[in-house]
This record gives sequence, structure tokens and C-alpha cells, in this order.
Amino acid sequence: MHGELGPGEALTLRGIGKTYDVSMTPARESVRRLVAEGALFLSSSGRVSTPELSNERIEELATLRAMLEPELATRALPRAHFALIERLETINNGVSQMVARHDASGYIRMNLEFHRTLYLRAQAPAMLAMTETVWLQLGPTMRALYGRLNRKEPPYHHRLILAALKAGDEPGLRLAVRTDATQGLRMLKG
Amino acid sequence: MHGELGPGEALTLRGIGKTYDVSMTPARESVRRLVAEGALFLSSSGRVSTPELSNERIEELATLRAMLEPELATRALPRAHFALIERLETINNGVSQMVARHDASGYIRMNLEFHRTLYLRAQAPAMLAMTETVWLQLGPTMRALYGRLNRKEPPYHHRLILAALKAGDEPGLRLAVRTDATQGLRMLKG
DNA sequence: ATGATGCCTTTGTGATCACATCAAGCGGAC
DNA sequence: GTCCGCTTGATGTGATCACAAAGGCATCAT
Repeated sequence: MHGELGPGEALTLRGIGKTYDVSMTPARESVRRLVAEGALFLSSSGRVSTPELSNERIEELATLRAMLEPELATRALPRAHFALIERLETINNGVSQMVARHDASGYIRMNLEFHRTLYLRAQAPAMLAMTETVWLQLGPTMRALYGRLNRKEPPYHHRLILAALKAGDEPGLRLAVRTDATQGLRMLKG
Repeated sequence: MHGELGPGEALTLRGIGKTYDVSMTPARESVRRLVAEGALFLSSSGRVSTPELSNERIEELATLRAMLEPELATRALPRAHFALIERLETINNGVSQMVARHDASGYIRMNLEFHRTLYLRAQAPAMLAMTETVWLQLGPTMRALYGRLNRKEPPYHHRLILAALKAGDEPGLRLAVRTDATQGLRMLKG
């Protein structure tokens, strides 16, 4: 999810087991779970690797983010008090730090933590789980994206989200969230 | 998914293995996958059972269906030629038969096949997979629902969907799909 | 130099086992 | 009669093993 692995990287059960000092059995269970969630690709011969997403697949996942995340933000809006907004601003500073030190994986992690912190207020665990599944599928691809364009600007859309939260502006919030979720992926196409 | 198991039914790895004549290992992998997809509930002690969904959870899943399925239908609409509509009508007759013979599980199966056949035309595998994950989570609950109210009328909203498909009416299609997906679940609340 | 072919290492699969833990049922005490 | 505690059977977990298949590499022929 955090882009620690790039697209198309191969994994072996014995290798995973050795990394985490367990036997093949728990490694297999974890891998099968991640395959079920679409986070890993299982070849016909049983080999596992991180997925290499086609442009069509990326577009689909971007659409899913564009559908799910504004809904979560809307549900979180009436519960977003000052303490939460303050926490989001703190996380947002963390995002800026990661941008400054060119830490792609850290950037993704902080960026998703920003979104998750907001969405947790929506009190919608099934919807949040589904959203995180999408993030999981996009992890390796997002690494490739943010590694390619080494952005220097701090997150602009996050400020729009925070402003809309403070103003209680639901349409503005939905638009800001939707744009933030899809802007990066759009650059990956083509 | 098809409601062959009711909510809260317990399963054991050894029992599953015996049923399908395999050892515990494949049974465990399957169970873990279904748990990852939310189709089965894993207690803190490791026991597995079908989930008993709270009203809040049902509302969430209904909202997810209401967001995902109209989008899939919209994407399928331009590709929905006569042969597809004919096939949908055939499936719809099957739904009516299941209603007539009071076969709850068969009704759910045919109903979902109707939707899946349409959505396959959307050429959106990730979105369809996510939708089927929602169906999977709702399976046992839908059994309880359709078992409770023994409906006699054939599927009304399906006819609306077919009419909208024939007319190329996108707004009508979206509304019909959304209504069909959420109508049953709404009765379960309270 | 390039392509095919054969072997060998690596890898996933399913089964089985020992062990810790949990749940339910039985029995006894008040 | 009811409630508590213990015991026993059942269950999940993680490890290991035998096996089959797949992939990679070296060798050889053209």
C-alpha cells in the first residue's frame, strides 16, 4: 500500500517466511489474503508478484476512489470538529516534510494517513475497508508515479479539503477530495 | 454469496476439509481469503462463522451497491445489444421460476446472475470484483431477508432495467438499477 | 551469434503432526 | 435448585515433509 514495492516485483513464500522469520504456512496465508484483495498478482503457475496495472485498470481504480472517497468525506463532515482538523493539519505538515526529503514511500504513507484520519470519522467501516483495498491495489503503481515526477510543491488539494471542512462546505469538500484522489492517477495514463 | 448459509452459522476447518475431501490446508486458505473479503467473520479466538450484519453495516453495503451498480450499468449501456437484452430476459424468467417455487437461494443466484451478466458488459473487472465482494458480504443476510418475506411477485425493477436498456435511457437505467439494488435491503432495517 | 534442448534448482501444493487454546459439558458445593 | 469450577474434547496455528511442476541456465547444433 505504501509503495515499498514497485510494480511487477516477484515474491516467494520461502523468501517472505525468511524475511519475517516464520514458516511457509503463515506466509502463504498472508499472500493468499493479499491476492484476494487484489494487492498481489497470482500467476497461473502459482507465483506471486506485485501487479502491473494496465491503464484501463488504473482508470477503474481512480473512478472507484472518485466514487468512494467523496462519500466518506461527506459522512465525516458533520463530525469534523476542530481537534480533527488540527490533527489533519499536523499530518499535512508531515506530507510536506516527505516531499522535501524526496521520500516517495513516506509521502504515500502520510498522504493516505491524511485521508484515512478524515474517513475514520465517517463511521463507515465497510466503505473505508473497500477504499483501503483500492489503495492497496494502487500502492506499487503510486510508487512508480511519485518516483517519476519528483514533485516539490506541498499538497495543494489537501489545503482545499481543510478549507472546505472548516467552512462546512459539502460540495466544495466533495470536489476537493475527488480531485485530490484522481489527479495523480490521471498523469499516469499514457 | 447465494445465501446457502444463514447469518451466524459456524464453520470449522476440519469440517470444511471433510466436506470437500481435502486437508485442513486448502480449507484454511479458502477461509482466510473469504475472511479477507468480508464474506466470513473471524472471531478473536480464530473461529470462523458467517457474519451477522448490523443495521449500520447493511446500510453501508446498500450504499455501496447504490454507488457501484449504476456506474457499471452506465458503462454497459452503450454495449448492450439485442443479444444481451434477450439473454437478460431469459435469466429474468429464471428468477420468476425461483420465486414461484419459493427457492430463496435459487432466487438470489438468478438475481445476481442477472446483474452480473449486465455488468460484465461494462468491461470493468475491478469494479465488478468490488461489487461481487459486496454481494458476498450480503449473502447470508439476503437469505434471511428473502426467507422472511415470501414474495410472490416476479421482479418488477428488472423489467424497468430492461426497458431502460432498450430505450438507451441512461438516467432511467441508473435509477432502476439503484432502486433494485437497495429496495430489498431497506426492508431489513428495523 | 542465435536458437533450441535438456537438466537441475527453485517454488508452490497438500498432507500430517505436535501443541496451545478455547468452549462446552459435567459434577460438586452452597 | 443454581452457580461456579474443572476437565475433556474440539479447534486453530505453525512447522515440516514429500512431490510435482515450472523456470532458468548451460550446452550444443546450426
